[in-house]
Amino acid sequence: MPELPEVETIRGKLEILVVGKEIQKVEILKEKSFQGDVSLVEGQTIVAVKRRAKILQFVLSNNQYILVHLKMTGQLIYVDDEIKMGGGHPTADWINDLPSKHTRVILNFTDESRLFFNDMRIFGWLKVVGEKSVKSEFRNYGPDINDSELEVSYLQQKLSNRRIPIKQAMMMNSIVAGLGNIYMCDALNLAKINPLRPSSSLSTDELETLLHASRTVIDRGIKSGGATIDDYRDVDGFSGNYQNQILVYGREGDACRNCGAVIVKIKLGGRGTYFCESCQV
DNA sequence: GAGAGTGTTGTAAC
DNA sequence: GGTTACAACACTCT
Repeated sequence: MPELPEVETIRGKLEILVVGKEIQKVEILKEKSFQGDVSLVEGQTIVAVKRRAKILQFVLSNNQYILVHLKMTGQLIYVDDEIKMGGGHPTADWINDLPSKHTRVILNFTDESRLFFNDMRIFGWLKVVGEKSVKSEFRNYGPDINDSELEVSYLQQKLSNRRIPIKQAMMMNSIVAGLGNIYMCDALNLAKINPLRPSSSLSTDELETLLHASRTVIDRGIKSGGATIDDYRDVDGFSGNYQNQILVYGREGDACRNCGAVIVKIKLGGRGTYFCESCQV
């Protein structure tokens, strides 16, 4: 469930909570969820928390990285004594139930705080890699959608020979990284562009509009702390509230916020796709 | 109870 | 090379 805004929200919180902390022990409850050498991690201090696309990067004092992809159902939940005691936390009871049956990996810090990686569907992962492997991890990635250096001319060049629907093209990491299903549906509605339009059929103006709309919805998502649909949770168990301002995603049968027509749902490239047939042309 | 659906993405095949 | 279908998995909804 987490898309770029959710991952960025998590990154921001984690940066404050875990930078400077030493990882004492890594508990791996599910082998599949953790790749790489634990011994490269234990005893190391986290010096930074970065993000590229939807992947989090913990930079360690020995120049190794822990990469984290939450995929569909991953959560990173931070717990320390203050939180356990209630500490103004809204979901203290829930926090006390950790590790839950979906906890796959636990990072234990020397100050006794802990970071839980929960992942119901086990699609997500933690991966220990060196600096070179980080580069190769991203070798097939285009620029992040909110990268200010991304220009319309780039999109035009990448899309001019593509016939696949614009929605699918914009969701390909190799073209632009970070756009998932929810925000892509919303971006197309905001830009008033039909998701089925062949990529190559969009004019430069339309691409400009779409790029701007994509950044707008991503920004709104980040500002509101992400969208809480089903079980997305922030680092501290809080939820985001983008779902309250969502434009079309999940609103089949409801009125388009732009023109009032009924929002329809179709299946495109295997993904649920919501749009307004009236104003998205 | 069976079957479809879920916000991701890599891959294998056409 | 572009495009499509599906698998990885566990759970909820119809």
